[in-house]
Amino acid sequence: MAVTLKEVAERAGVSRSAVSRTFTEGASVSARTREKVEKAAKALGYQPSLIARSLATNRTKLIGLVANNFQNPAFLDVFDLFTSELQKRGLRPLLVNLSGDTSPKKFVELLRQYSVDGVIVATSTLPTSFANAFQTAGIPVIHTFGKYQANANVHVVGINNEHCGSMAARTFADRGYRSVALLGGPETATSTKDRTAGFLRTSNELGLSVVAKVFADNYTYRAGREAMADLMKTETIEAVFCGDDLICMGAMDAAKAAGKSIPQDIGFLGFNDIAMAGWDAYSLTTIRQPIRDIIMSSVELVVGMVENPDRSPEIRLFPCTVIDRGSLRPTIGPDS
Amino acid sequence: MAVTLKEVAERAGVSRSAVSRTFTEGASVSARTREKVEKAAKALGYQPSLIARSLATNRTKLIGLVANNFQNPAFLDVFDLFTSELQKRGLRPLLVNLSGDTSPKKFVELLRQYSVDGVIVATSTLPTSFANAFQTAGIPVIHTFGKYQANANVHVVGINNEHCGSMAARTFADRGYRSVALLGGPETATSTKDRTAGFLRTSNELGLSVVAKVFADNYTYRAGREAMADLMKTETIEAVFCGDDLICMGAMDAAKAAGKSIPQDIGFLGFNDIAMAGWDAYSLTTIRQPIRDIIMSSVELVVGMVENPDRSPEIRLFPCTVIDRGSLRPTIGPDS
DNA sequence: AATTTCTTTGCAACCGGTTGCAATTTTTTC
DNA sequence: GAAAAAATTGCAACCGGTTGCAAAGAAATT
Repeated sequence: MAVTLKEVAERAGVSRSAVSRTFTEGASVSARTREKVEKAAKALGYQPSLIARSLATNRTKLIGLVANNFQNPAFLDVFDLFTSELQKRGLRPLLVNLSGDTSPKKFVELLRQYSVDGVIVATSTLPTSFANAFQTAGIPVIHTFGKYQANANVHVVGINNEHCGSMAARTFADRGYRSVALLGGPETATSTKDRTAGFLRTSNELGLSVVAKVFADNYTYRAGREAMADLMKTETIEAVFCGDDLICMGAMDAAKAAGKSIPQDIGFLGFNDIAMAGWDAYSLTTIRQPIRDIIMSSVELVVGMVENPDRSPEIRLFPCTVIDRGSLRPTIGPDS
Repeated sequence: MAVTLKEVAERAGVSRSAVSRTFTEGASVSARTREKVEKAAKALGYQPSLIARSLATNRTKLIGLVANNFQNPAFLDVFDLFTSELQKRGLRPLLVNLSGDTSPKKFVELLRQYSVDGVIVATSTLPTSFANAFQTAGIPVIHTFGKYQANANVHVVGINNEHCGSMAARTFADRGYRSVALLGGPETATSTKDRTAGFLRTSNELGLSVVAKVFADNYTYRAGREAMADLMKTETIEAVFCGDDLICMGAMDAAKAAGKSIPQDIGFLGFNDIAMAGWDAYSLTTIRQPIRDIIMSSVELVVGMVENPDRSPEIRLFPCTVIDRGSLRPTIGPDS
């Protein structure tokens, strides 16, 4: 069906090697030969088969992209950036949907079968051991949104969650909140644990009291709503730090439904800065995770890994920033 | 590096064919041989290379998934369903991000190089000719969310947009609206054109007057907001039919910002039924597109195409339904 | 013009599987 | 227990490229 090297070679009156070389970067071919080959290739509509090339070169230019959160709008950005960034470099993403699975075994096998050149594990809810399994299997891997660990043996690109939790507490303190609550994401997620730790530590340091602590069991509006219902049993909460914008919006709606106004009666601080956070209906003050930087850096790193697999593991953390909108009361000036 | 067939064969004391056959569905191997091979394979950690297999069988089990709308939450469902549905069948999605490009040439070449078994073009904004280009190149293709055409030569799975537009007009009429407006998606999209046609035709038939007609230039909240500002110059609008929920939410916020209340002062009817439509802040009455059915059917069809490429082009249209929430006033009873 | 050096070219082996075919082994039949 | 039928096995060619190597050709040097 498809046109092959051999046919092009015959038509151009050269050897198969010559054809191969005209299509390989930096190979040695004379201008005359190249011209003949290109003409023949064009005439025949020849496209080199990447499959065959992969077999010979042991490189597929396929990068696995494994994710387990296909319902959060934050992942729209992730997919968009990943695909276009890989595309720019002539690579292709092979999408893997974990959908609930937490054991890497099956997926390591799968990606090995496809001989992907590298894998990006984009999730904040899985332990480091997950990404590690790819490493062990000899597949270059980056754990994007992963946990920062001093003794890491896997590349990690993301943020310092502990620090972000701390930042949330400081933000509350700056605005004069004293009695605050935490509405975290799934409790087992490393990101949740770290943020919680940072939040509690700094709250303590700054004299805030964390009067309630609840965890949503997934990153959804509904989970946020339900968790907030729980939280409202505690009367004294002045502000809530949420583990995710989606959860936060659910929580805000629960508060509104209970007759509270935001930020007068209760303040909310989100996490991620998804597009909806900027919508009038929520106008959510939130901690922005620099997804673009994280993705670009991850892609760059995975490409680097493919070229030099023995590169020693790097941790790349990007700073988060508070995006001020309307769900928290304003900062207290120095003279008030 | 990786373990190969040959090594397994040697360890098991059989021929390479025998090993190959133990790993091929329905091939003829005795229980004794199979056992020996499996033991050797396990010991060595053997994984057959799909690349090599692809070269020999001319099947890659790769399905291209091309999309150009990575910012709409509706696509979260699309990606989720596509990936998990393919996964179930032992296939893999190769994601392609059109990001603005509208010429198929580059992408046909790309997907041919990867020898994908089939392609799903998931977009409502590109002409039929786009999907057609794959067909012409000999790649089985499904145009998901594509335009229904009587003389189609490409499989199409989606909805009847003309009919949906009509449904919108009928919905307005049922609730006693008389003076209505259209806030469409991108004007060049076939889906927009068809819905507009249906909406205008039925409005006319039912005696509604369409007092304004505007098109957002992309499927975003912002575009909806801006378009609504335009629309509000027309004083007499009682209800707006939007080409997309995201656009609709932007429009609703523009209306609210202008002091209108929904649905008392103005009604809104969305399209798609994304998750946010159900959120309290919007409580959007919208026309639901059965994305799950559409995706499942597309996958099933593309698999069918791979097995029998000469299958004649099918059109599969699924019905849309109005999801009643709070952005339109209630239906007028027969006796009021 | 002869020698040396640098490029270009084709040959042939290889990447890791599959598969038609003929030979061999096993099972069934009488 | 022999003949016929069915199942299993290995050989070898093939899928469509790449690449090390040696031979051939072109360019540079003396």
